[in-house]
This record gives sequence, C-alpha cells and structure tokens, in this order.
Amino acid sequence: MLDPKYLRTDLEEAAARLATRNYTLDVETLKSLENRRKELQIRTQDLQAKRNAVSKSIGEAKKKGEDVSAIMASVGELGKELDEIKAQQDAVLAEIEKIALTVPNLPDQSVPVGKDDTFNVEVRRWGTPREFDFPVKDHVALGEGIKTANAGPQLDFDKARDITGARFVVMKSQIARLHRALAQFMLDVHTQEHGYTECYVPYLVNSKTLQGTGQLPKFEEDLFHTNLDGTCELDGQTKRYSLIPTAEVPLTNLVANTVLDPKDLPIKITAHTPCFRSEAGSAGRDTRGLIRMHQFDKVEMVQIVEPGKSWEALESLVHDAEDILQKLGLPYRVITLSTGDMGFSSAKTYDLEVWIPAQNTYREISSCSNCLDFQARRMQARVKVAKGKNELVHTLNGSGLAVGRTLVAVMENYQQADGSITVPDVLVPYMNGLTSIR
RNA sequence: GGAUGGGUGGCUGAGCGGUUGAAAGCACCGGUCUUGAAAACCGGCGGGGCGCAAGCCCUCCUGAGUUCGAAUCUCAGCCCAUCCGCCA
Repeated sequence: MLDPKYLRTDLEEAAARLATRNYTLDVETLKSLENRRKELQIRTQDLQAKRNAVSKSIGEAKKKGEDVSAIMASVGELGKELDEIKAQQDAVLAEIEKIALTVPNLPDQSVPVGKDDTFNVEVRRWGTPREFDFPVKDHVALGEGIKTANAGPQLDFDKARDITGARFVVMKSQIARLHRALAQFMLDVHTQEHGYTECYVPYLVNSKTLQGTGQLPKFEEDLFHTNLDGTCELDGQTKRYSLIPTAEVPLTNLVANTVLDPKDLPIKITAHTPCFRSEAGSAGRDTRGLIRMHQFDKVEMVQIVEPGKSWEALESLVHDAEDILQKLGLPYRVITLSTGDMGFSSAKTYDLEVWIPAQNTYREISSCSNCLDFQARRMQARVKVAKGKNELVHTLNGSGLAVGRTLVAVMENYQQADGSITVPDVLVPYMNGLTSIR
C-alpha cells in the first residue's frame, strides 16, 4: 500500500507516476471519498467526545449518590446518531481501503519510463555465449534423448501430462539429481557465503499473508487455491489456503505484525520451495519445455532492512543472484525493468536474464525487487528507530535462482555434440563425482 | 475430532461495568551521584488516526451484541496450552 498521507496530499503526482506503469488512479473518486471520510470522522469523533464526557459525569454523579436520570435521558439520542454516522464512516473507510489495496507501488525515479518490456534497459553483461560447432538442441530434446536405465526419458513431459496436465514435468535419474543439486548448491552459497539464514516454510498460506506481499486482492486468478470446507467468507477474509506462487510470500511475512529492533536488521533469509502459478493469461506462451510451468522450484532470497538502506540492499541482492550464475559459468545480462513491466509491489526491479542457446536469446531467470515500505505497510512490519518511534521497514526479494530455468540453462549451455551434458565444476561434488550426464 | 484452561503494552503479570490506556516488576531511555561503571534515587516509557498546535478519537485476539458507559457481561469466530482419540 502507498502511504495514505501521500495519497491525500499529492494525489495528482501519485496519479501521474502511476500512469507510467499503466495504472489509472481514479482521482475523482478518491478525492470525494477522502472529503467524505474527513467530514464523517470529524462528526463521529465529536459525538464520541460528547458521549465520553457525559458518561464520565454519570459515573461521577453516581458515585456521589446523586440522581442521574436527567443526564441519562439527555444522551439517549446521542447513541443512535453516533451509530448511524459511524456506520457511514466505516463504509467509506472500507471503500478507500478496497481501492488502496489494489493500487500498485510507485516506480522509483531512477526507473526507465515506458509502457512495456521494450523500454527495459540493459545494465551489464557477464560471460560470452559459447560458439557451437554442431546444431544445438533445446533442453526438451536433450532431456528426452537422455534415457533412464529402463529406457524412459529423464525429462518426461508426457507422463506429467497424464498424471496431471499441461505445464508439469517429471524428472528422473541424473536429470532429477542435477535439478536437486542446483537447489542445494544455491542454498549453500547463499547461507555460507552471502549471509542468509535458511528457512523451511509452509507452501500453503492464508489470505492475509497473500495480502501482505501484494498477491491479493488483485491477483486472485494467478494462484491455485485449496477448497477448505467450501470457501466461506469471514469478516472479509476468505477462509482457505492457497499455494505459494513464490517463497517471497511466506518469507517476507515472517516479519508481519512485528516491531523489530534495529540491531536485528538487516534480516536476510532464504528458502528453497516449489512455486505454483496458474499462468492465467499466458496460454500459448512458452508451451514447450520447462520455461513456464504450473509448478517449479525456486530458491528465494528476502531482505528486511531499515528504511533508507534498501537501495544498497537491492544492489547486494542482485550480486548474490549473479554470483550463482557466475559460479555456474552461465552467461547473463542484467536488466532494469521499465515502469510498465514491473510487478505490483515493486518500486524498482532488476531482472537477470540467462543465455538460452536454443532460443538464441536471454531469458529471465531471476527478478530482484525493492518494495520499499509498500509490503511493510500492508503487513505492519516496523522497526523501532527511536524511543516510541516506529517506522515501516523496507522489504526486498529476489530469485536466487529459479531452479527449473537454471536447469534449462545448464543443460543447453553445457550440451555436447553427442547429446550428453557436462556437469558444471561446482556441481560435480553434488553429483557424487559425476562429470557428464548421458 | 472430543474435553478443559487461556489470549492484556517489548516481556512477565494485576485488573468490583464508571477519571483504567490500563497496577506492579523486568527491559529500555533521560537525569542525580561516581574518575568511569555498577548500585541507589528521581523522571520518562504501548500502537494508530485527524490536526500547524493545543487537543480530540480509536485500540486490552477478531467480529457482533447488551449498556448512558465494556479490558471487564453475552454470542460467534480465530489462535495458543494441556489431556484423550486419530495419524505421516
């Protein structure tokens, strides 16, 4: 959520900045709601003050044994009026809240302005894509060509289709192990070299949690939801669990509704989890292979930092992600997403794109975002900066990395003419010494 | 799933329906004392909203209700603890 104070005082500016990310802020509606809110709040508070004063005097009079029937009669109407106005105020407040929860974060001033991904800006490149002296295969062809002992493909999309449906995969044998090795390797690097604390988190979360990081209420259809005793509405909260679309959700919400001690910051945490996305609206895109799955593994990094320290934290986060790619020897580039291409909660996002030989292009493998206080405000995550002075923390998240896509990159970049895959040096220990998958 | 007991400020923990936003202790902050520190003593110390401010309002798990007035009473829900049952 944006700072309601800012939204009140600089509504026009907010609208202009949000427009750069293709979001139209309903200025007129907000203005009139705000005016109404103010008017109603003044009236309720006035009535409440009156009621409090009278009630107090009743108490005092009663204590002295005086007759209070006259005073009590005088406040009879007050309660009724208060109830009415309070109800109106609650309705207006609820309406404002409803809008506020669907307004995306403001893009930082340093973010390139543009309506879509064509306005993204390349920041730097690392590594040189390898020259192949044979026709390159994509990871699907490679994975289906490498067989298990009983001749089944090690990358099996057909079985997954039978078991579940499209956009799922079954991995077997050494490919499955390579996939696991990648995740282990990433976790080890982040915990042992980058200072993150490893976490194991729930894969099913409640609605409040999803609201905290910004997935709800706006992106309902992007998620998979469970159906706990039917879905019942309970004080505005849908009672059900949903599968996490990223570990950012449980990790970031670890600090929801807390007041942190500055000396405990920054908090750097990481987790390897499966991620579940409905991919609503991406029908037909990346239908071949592992690039876009309903279920995929990811190692996620989250940082909780003091306000004012998040920009340096964003740079460190990107470097932590880049380090994995460098250790794996995978060529990549760093992109600054334009205003129109950023996620809902982000003020600035760097994407890491890894070289995919079969597509002759770079594809997203990590997304690192600074959310500033946007998520913290939704979660009520604060830090005690001075005595009695609490400020919202800043939250950042980044993939470190998407494991499935890293597997794709390793398979394709390390393929040999005979269809085998050389195991990157850093992964050999995780593969029990195996140097080649064939 | 069944039974019982609970949810109060950073923590522990009081709180007859009426100056209780909340005793007390710990922690924390400021001061006195001290060469310095500790101890002792004095003072301060939850969160949020509106407002330039004074101040006013909200907030004792959440929501609804009773009442002139609710942390205190009623109902529902959520969560926690313990015991029983079931179970990876």
